[in-house]
Amino acid sequence: MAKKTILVVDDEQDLLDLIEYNLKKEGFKVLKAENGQEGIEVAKEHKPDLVLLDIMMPKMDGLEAVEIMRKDDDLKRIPIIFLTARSDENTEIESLNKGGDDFITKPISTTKLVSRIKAVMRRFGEAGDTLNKLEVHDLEIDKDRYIVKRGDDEFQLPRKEFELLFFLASRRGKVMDRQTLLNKVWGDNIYVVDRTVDVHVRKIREKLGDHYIETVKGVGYRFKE
Amino acid sequence: MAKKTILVVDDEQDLLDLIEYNLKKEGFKVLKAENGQEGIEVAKEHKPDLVLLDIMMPKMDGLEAVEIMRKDDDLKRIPIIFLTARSDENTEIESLNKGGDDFITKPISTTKLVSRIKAVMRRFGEAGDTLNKLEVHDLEIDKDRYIVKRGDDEFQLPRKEFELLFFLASRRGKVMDRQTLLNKVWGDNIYVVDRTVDVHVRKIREKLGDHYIETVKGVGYRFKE
DNA sequence: TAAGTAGGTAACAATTTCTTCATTATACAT
DNA sequence: ATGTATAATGAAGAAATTGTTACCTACTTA
Repeated sequence: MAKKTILVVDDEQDLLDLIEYNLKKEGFKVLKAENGQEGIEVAKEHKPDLVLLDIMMPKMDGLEAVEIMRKDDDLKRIPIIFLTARSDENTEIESLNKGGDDFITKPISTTKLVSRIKAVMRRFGEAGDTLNKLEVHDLEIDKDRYIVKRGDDEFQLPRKEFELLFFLASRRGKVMDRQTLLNKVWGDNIYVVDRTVDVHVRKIREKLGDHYIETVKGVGYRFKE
Repeated sequence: MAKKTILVVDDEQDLLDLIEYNLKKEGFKVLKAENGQEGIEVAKEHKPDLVLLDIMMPKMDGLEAVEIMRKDDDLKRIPIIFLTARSDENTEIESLNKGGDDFITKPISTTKLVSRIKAVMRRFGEAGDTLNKLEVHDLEIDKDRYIVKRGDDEFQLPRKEFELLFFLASRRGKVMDRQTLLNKVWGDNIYVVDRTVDVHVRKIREKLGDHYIETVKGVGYRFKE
């Protein structure tokens, strides 16, 4: 599965760095922001998979930020874990009612933080609004079944071909360069020659016809709009 | 759907009553127990659909109770949500690792409690564990009797083989990877090599023919649509 | 206790998939 | 139109994955 992105919002720079260090070590991608307002901007731009949100911050505090996020269609389904120094019951209840998904009091142990994050992600992940079925042109690309259908024909593509097709198709119209494709489909620390992508594209075309994936010379490939 | 039963295990009588009140209001049937040992007895007798389990309790604490439940064939697939007091960090981590399906820290808002319960149930419910008799293709897979029929032929598969077949068949078409199969069929914190799945698949194919379970290389297995 | 059953592991053979590389074709700029 | 960079193609070998068999252990039953 692709690397999960976590946005950490806290005004204490030191804590921010510490958390970043630990989360990266666990294989997460980390974004940072120093107050609620900035946090929301970053969230809007990058759509993280989870937000760690400090409650007490200058400019815009965590509770306000949540309220805004929960009203935003793009952000309202992102899970939020609160961080706070106060271990004060009222705040806790309040924050959970406002729509937080969990609550952690500082000081924070790394292990605890990570297990909480994983637990919350699992909770959301399985409720799942991950899109596993694409319908584009006359194709139906079903990731649950690892099958591509066109009318009554079914194509069983090998894994890499399927995943490449799925990735391109889920970003219809957008040109993806080879390196990006390798990173997203093959994985981040894999080393293969980027021409490998060409070969897989060719195989997909061989099976499905060459009118789905377009070549953009000098740039990469694109799934036809 | 029939009324779902929830077993609540906690040594604080007040909290027990409060939770009972709220869950009943939501239409659940509620069972109560005051310690782990009692909890397990009740669970064995009534097979609840979900267990809410306090971690700190006299006699037998929640962690012990889970370990026992996860080893009991009748109980190991019942979802468990832990209740923990905020103060106790270490047990929290431990509980996640022991294979709870969620955890909730006290105090918690009622709404949150109910929505978590529903979420976990949905997660497990989708599995179609309610249905005990599947008819797929020319097979009739009967979980009450652990027997597979095809026409007049009856096949008596060993337990694991049967459960694997049943699980795959109840998710017809969907590719399941080995790890998921192990988690769902063998149990959450069982340690076996994932290739074990292959061997069981082979045995099933040997008995029923190899046109039911399909291999998706690099991904997992799938029951033929 | 022996024999039988079930479940798990390990080894290696069989197969499929992936990657690379050399060659040929194509698009694009000048 | 021509040269150059880039992509398509074909084919071989490497790598990865699965199938298959044999064997081990634990447990049950005669």
